Amino acid sequence: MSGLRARQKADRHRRIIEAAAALFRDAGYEGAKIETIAAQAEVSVGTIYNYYQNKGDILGAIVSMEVNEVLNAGRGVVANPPANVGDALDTLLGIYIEHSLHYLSKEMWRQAMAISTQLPDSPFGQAYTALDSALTEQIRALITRLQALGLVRRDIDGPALGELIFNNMNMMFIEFVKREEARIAELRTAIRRQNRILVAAIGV
Amino acid sequence: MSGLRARQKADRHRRIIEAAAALFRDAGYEGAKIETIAAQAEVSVGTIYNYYQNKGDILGAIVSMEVNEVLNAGRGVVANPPANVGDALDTLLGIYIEHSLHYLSKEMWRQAMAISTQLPDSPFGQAYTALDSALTEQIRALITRLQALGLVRRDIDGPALGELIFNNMNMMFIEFVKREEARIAELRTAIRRQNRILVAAIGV
DNA sequence: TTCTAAAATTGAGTCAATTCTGTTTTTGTG
DNA sequence: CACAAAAACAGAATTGACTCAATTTTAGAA
Repeated sequence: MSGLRARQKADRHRRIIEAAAALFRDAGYEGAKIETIAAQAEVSVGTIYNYYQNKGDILGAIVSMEVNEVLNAGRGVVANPPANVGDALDTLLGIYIEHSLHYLSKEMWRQAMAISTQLPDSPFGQAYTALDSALTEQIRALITRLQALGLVRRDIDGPALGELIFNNMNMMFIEFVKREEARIAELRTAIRRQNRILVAAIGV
Repeated sequence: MSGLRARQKADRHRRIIEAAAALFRDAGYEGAKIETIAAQAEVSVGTIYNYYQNKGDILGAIVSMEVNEVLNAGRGVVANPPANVGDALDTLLGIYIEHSLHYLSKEMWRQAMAISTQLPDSPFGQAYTALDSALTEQIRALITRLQALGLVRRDIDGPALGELIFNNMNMMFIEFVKREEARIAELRTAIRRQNRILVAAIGV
């Protein structure tokens, strides 16, 4: 069943994503016209809508790649965390934050976040929620790991704590991408300061 | 200077907001056409754009009213908080959450949040950020109050804690409005569970 | 009251996302 | 190698937010 049709399909998907990614970077999300993406990818406008439900879903495909990379990078930290609760958290969240602007500009993040709240039931909306859940799970996994290592009290409510830490980081990140002049270093400092309160509370 | 012109202006503002609020409720934000809002308000499309920069700003005006009411209601709690850290927090956040769907449907919240991240520099984008800040400040004020009452340790980093609590609640609220079937009672329970960790850490 | 400049209103026109319908390409079968 | 059905494509048509040049209304001076 991997006939001509399937190959052409995969190829067109790739061409559309590549054209869109380039244009989003150059012209911004709003500035990138579907017509232009279509021309660049050498397909028609109608075809793009055959592959993606709407403009947001194209961006969504790009965002998903980015976040999956971050999740992968995070696995290493969970497997081998620094032997100190504060550093462990800082390292994991640091990976999320430092990677974040690798492929995606702040404007692209803003658009992606906006679409995911605007259309939570669209393919991308659901995917984005799933990605958030995966990040939350990874933070929870780190906490479980730290508990196993005897660095975090056993009687701490791990799931609730993981969600709390993720939610705070995520909200800080949203505010960060909303302000074009905001710097990553300051974002990390602010989150560290907030987490210090938690670290003090959960350490053995 | 409160001549005819000023009165007509105020009256048109009111008519536009009323027409929009009704339509947003009935047809949803996306479903409400500017043309229809204009007809209902008995002004032309152009006039609406003379009063508001874009469709989002009309929704913004409605959201601002709602949040300002919530801020007012919160003042009472800050002035006279329950004599127990957990209850004090729960009461204040409870007011925010319980009021939230008074005038605004979940869809309207989703749109408002989306617009505020999409266009952070538009009038509404800036207003929304200011409202978030005001809520954060109010939570911080509660913490300061509880510290003054000797219910919260003096050496706790109040500003960071207030932001942490607000960010977590806000993110939980965002997830809540994204799921049409989510219930307020469950949202509050989940937030209480998260805050329990903090309450344990900051109580005297 | 009459007139003029400033302020506000109007609605037809523009622009870009999305939809729709007819056409072309691919596939599998006889 | 035909051929019919299914899948995918193309691009013109639609839709709805937003703009703008022309017109109308108001304020205040003479």
